[in-house]
Amino acid sequence: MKRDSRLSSVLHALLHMAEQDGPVTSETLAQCMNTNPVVVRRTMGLLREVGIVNSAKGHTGGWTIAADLGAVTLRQLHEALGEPAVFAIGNRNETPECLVEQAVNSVLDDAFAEAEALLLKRFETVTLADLAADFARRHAEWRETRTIS
Amino acid sequence: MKRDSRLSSVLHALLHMAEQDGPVTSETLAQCMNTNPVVVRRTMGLLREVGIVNSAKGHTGGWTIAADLGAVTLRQLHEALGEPAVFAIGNRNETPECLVEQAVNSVLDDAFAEAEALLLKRFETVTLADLAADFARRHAEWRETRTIS
DNA sequence: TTTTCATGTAACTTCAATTATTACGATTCG
DNA sequence: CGAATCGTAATAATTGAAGTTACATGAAAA
Repeated sequence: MKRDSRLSSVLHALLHMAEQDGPVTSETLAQCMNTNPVVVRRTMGLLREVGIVNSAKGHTGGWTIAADLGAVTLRQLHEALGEPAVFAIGNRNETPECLVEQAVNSVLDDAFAEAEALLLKRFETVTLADLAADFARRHAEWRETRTIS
Repeated sequence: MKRDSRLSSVLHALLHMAEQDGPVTSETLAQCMNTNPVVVRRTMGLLREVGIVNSAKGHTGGWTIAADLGAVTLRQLHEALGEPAVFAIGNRNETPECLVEQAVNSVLDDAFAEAEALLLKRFETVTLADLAADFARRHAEWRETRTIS
């Protein structure tokens, strides 16, 4: 199974946008993420639908952040992307007749639901502002290393 | 992404085997799981490597459980299957140069690691015996419903 | 107003991973 | 011996994300 990396992608894109004054084009974002402008538009379009970003056409067009960085959580982004399946492991048959399989599904579903709940709860506590701060810290550290050597 | 359903499969198979006296053939297990005997052999072979099941060739051959039901946890089965990736969501690039992406990966990795730890911990607490008991309860309930109606 | 740059989107292809299938060899019991 | 069964390699089908192509639409600049 190929893993869904859109959450990782949009976070990368949003933080780069946060560092820019004006709008950023799909082309620029695509280059910075080693991907394709159309993929960028498709994914960012989902964020636009919930008001996290804006897009403008034509000259001086591109993508801009439309919300407060501190108000956007990873959970919201996950939801904006359509709440894709979190797990790569699952039941063979979701609605089995077989009582044995029902028992198996029930136990596995419970365990997965619990883990997913924890993940989403964690996602709720992290905002874009937190990530931007984390990046700033890493950037400062990196500059220090450069100065020393 | 296609989800890995082998854990669900082997649990189904093991519980059916637990209900049988003699060995069960790959053909029988395959029918009961709507799959192919070769897939059964491939998957059950991984469990044999860690001593959870035995296999015998020739007439009267097939698969038997080699361990105490109460001593086999979901976690052991997960490990026997090679600890497949738990999540269908992941980072675009695991070892990025970009500091922005490093910050993003770090946060996501932490969240996923925490959720995976919870899942595996939960897997440790469930044994085949627990599942067999759960099935027995469902079976009794089902019989009761039949009697009433 | 015409040109150029950008998004919007449909349609299609590629890619990666699981699962299924085919084929044949090896072993064991009747 | 011969039928039943596992063992396994090689290959195909399937599935869903990601990438690509193509063209329409809209906005700013020249």
